[in-house]
Amino acid sequence: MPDDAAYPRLRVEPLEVSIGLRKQACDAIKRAITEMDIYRHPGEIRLDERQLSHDLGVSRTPIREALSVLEQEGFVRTMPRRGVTVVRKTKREVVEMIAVWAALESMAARLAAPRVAAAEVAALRALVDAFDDDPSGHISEYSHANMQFHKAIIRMGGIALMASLTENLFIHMRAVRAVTMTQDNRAQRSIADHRDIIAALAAHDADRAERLVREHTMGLAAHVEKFGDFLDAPVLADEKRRMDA
Amino acid sequence: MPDDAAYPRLRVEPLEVSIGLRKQACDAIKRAITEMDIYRHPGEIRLDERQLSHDLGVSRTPIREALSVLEQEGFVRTMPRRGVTVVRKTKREVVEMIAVWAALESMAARLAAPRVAAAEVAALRALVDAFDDDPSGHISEYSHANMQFHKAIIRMGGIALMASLTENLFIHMRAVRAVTMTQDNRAQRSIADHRDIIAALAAHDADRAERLVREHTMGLAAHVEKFGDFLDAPVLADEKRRMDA
DNA sequence: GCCAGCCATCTGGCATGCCAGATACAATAT
DNA sequence: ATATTGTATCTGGCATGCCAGATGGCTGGC
Repeated sequence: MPDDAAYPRLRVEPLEVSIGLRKQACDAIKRAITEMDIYRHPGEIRLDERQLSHDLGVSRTPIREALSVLEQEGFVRTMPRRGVTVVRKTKREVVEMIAVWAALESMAARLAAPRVAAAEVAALRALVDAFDDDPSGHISEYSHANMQFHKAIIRMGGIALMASLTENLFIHMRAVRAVTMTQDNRAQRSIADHRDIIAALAAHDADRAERLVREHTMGLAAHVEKFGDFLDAPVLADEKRRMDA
Repeated sequence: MPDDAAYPRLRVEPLEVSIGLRKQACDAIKRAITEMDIYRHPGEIRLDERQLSHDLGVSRTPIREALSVLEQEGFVRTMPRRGVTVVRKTKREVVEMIAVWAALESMAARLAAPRVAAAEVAALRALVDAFDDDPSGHISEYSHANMQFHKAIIRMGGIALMASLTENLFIHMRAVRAVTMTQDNRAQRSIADHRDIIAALAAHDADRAERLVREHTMGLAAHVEKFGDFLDAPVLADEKRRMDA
């Protein structure tokens, strides 16, 4: 088995054997859920195994497994013999997600501070400098850059598990962010906070970086706590009837 | 529909319709994995859908769904057409889990400190006073009480999401804890740390409680980083052969 | 007109069967 | 004897079918 053979060998990837229908279905459904602004939709959003299996062109089995995964990730909820519905996070749940996020990212910042490289600082700065103190009108782009900023800090912490844990948290909050961002000049204040965080990281000040990240994110939690009632509000005809029963 | 009827009504639960074979299978397999000390076992531990379905007396479908859940929770790993195996966490992964745990519990301590009740402090004290500075010989019981202590702090933080996230982390570390606990007098030092943490909580000192919890848990992380090589060690015949290929 | 009870139908849970990828072993050629 | 290749078999992926619980509308009795 000469790996340094005289004649060249084709360099091919191990090839991903179609990646499995389960994961494909899972991704497809997750994207569909993410793209639909679930907090605008009034009634409960139901998913039908048979419908999905027909639309995606596969049998019910991979669909069921995909839904099972999505249920664990908190995107859907299945009531036995009653159907599968897209979950709408309550205000309470959103606040909790933000608190968890704050805990993880602040720890990541603490771990990153002592050994952050100049290039990483520059990358962070680029993310905030792109919006020169005026993110109004570019809310969508800024929201994306904002997420990239926080993801970058978590990555810099060096704990891969944090990245995978926060992945779904960010997806869940996508819809929430879009709303809160426009309220109370949060976007502009956010930029100022980010600059402070970058400064603390550049100075390798772990305590300060940790505190700033925590206060910044917990500030969002407090904001949602105050103004996030729209999350619980959409108790409309269909759901109200069920609550009365 | 008089809900204040004169004659008393039986107060019965909505009844869990057999809880579903999927969850039952999931719990059964998870418990089996947890109870087996996977780090003592040398070779890779394989699970066979058909074998499990026969042993548990159900068909393969609920087994597959259960395994799918367990895979997401990080207990097993399934290689397409190659089989399902129990995962053995690497040292790196264990250290990361501890770091995440530290992040969450320290945040929980911070949130709990300002509003912790005397009764809760007493409950914590009871957990550490049960082992009067001498946990030697009661390692198993102390390990359990230790876990209860940390779970209690997380619960006191009031973020339910933290409790559910750390649930699986603690299960994963069960086997690791049993080993590290006996090394380096960690158990006794642990008790001292716990007393300090309780004092900080009782004094409603959020900053101090946060720091003590974080340093205590990150200390475990550092310890595993130093002495946890046994986690990666068991690369035996079967796996070695595969690595060479 | 109203309400209870019945039934058509919808929906997910589970069982089963087939298929293709992967592996191990043996047979064969060199 | 060794390397290669053919094959039996193991294992998970997927499709399909049946079943029971849940729902909602319809009908008959009051």
